[in-house]
Amino acid sequence: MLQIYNTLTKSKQPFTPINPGQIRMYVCGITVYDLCHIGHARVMVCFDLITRYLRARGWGVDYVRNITDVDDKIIRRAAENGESVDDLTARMIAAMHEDEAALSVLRPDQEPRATRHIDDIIAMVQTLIAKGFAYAATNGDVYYRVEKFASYGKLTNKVVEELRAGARVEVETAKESPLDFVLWKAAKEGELSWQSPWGDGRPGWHIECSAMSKCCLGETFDIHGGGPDLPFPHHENEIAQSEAANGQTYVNYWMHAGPVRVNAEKMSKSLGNFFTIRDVLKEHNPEVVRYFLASVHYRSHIDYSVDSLREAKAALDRFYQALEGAPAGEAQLDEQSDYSTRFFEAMDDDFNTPRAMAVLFDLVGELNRAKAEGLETAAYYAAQLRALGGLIGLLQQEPNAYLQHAADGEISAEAIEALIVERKEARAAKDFARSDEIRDQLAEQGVVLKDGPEGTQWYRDQ
RNA sequence: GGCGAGUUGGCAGAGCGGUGAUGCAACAGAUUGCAAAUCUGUAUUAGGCCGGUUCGACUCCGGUGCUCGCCUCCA
Repeated sequence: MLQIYNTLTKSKQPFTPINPGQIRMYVCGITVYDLCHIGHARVMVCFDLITRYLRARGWGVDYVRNITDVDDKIIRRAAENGESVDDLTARMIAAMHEDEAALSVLRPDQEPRATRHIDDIIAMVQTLIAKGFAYAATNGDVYYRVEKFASYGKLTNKVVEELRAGARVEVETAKESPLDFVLWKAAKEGELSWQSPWGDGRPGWHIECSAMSKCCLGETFDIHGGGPDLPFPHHENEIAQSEAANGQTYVNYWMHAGPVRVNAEKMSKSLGNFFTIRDVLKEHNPEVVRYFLASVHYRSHIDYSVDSLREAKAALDRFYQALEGAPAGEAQLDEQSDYSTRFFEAMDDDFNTPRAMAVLFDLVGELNRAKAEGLETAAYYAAQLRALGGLIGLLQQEPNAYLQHAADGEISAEAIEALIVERKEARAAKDFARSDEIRDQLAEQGVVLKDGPEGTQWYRDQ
């Protein structure tokens, strides 16, 4: 029985989709004004793992993740760059897709873009106005009337009175209440805008998700996910918009990934302590990064550092060292095995990947023992390891492709092979001094040699 | 200040009211020309602190310290 931790109820709950066997999931995606960083990668990988696992267990998943392709930051950045909003967002979307692909993140089934759903957005704002939950202000903006929505704050335990007391002094006086948030934003001169009943403008941030999720998945759906900074105000506001407009429950299960930290602080744009995915991938195998993100439960914070990535690499090396040289077989999953059972139990418990990983390591031990003793079961264990890893998008590379993966500026495979040939000749001549010299020389460049009965294997270890 | 999460062995990180995951590191042995990988074993290596419940608590309850997140654009 799958259990999911629901931010709304702050507890794990048995998961039951609205339509048996078919799950509808919406995840808040990226505002495409800059390159994605490791925090973004975490959300991508988290919901990719979840989607893959759910599908592997026989559920259908309709996975929607939006792209915010118009907002203040985008407009400002485009102006700074002297390029159009379209050019900027097209570049950033392409970059995001490259980053995702590198991390083995499968594309969502639908990636709706705000600018392609302006009509849906306007329609929802009109509904909210008609129902009294929104009003057009004198400045051309349209605002949501927060205090009209009785259960405002239910996701994050906010109390409207306290929010009002703590509200910052507003420069904007067109609002009835400082808590009100913008649904439709009047365009300034020369800004990208669309026509609307309230004049030229563009959507506010929160409304796009309400409108697009409704368009793609319907008025009520199963899972809504996002990053750690989204519950308030974004998701709170989405609930207010959608439930007021549609008159029914918006989402059954809310899921939020934990933050990526750097030196005990959240990695974020505003702190400037972020590492872009592509910068990290220059120095690390993408699967190491994926493994790193999966090695901690998705709701916990995870610390990004050189050391933690090194440790992730050491762990993943162990998997591929075990797989390397193992008899190749069909990676057909034995769903009845103890390993599968334990793996499923772990994943069914709110997607507990660290626990699932422990099962994979147990399999590594069995595989290594079987290999050492030349047992036929080695092929079976290797297949189970690959198959279970595959359920969460890991361990699908050829072992040597992984083990010999070169980071930028590292010695080439050809150069290594040449030195290995030279060393082989030296060893044949019992010139161990030269042999060790070559070993040391390669070691300095992060290349480790393994002499075995089949000859010399090598891998990179940095 | 309000709301929420966390606090486990050298580090990372799970589960569990009683049999001390898993990975990295360390140590010992096997193996190796030397290594690496691997295997076997080791630990007097844990459970912020103070109380309580219990035959027994890391695991439950109360208090308290500390850390972190959200409360403003941010995944």
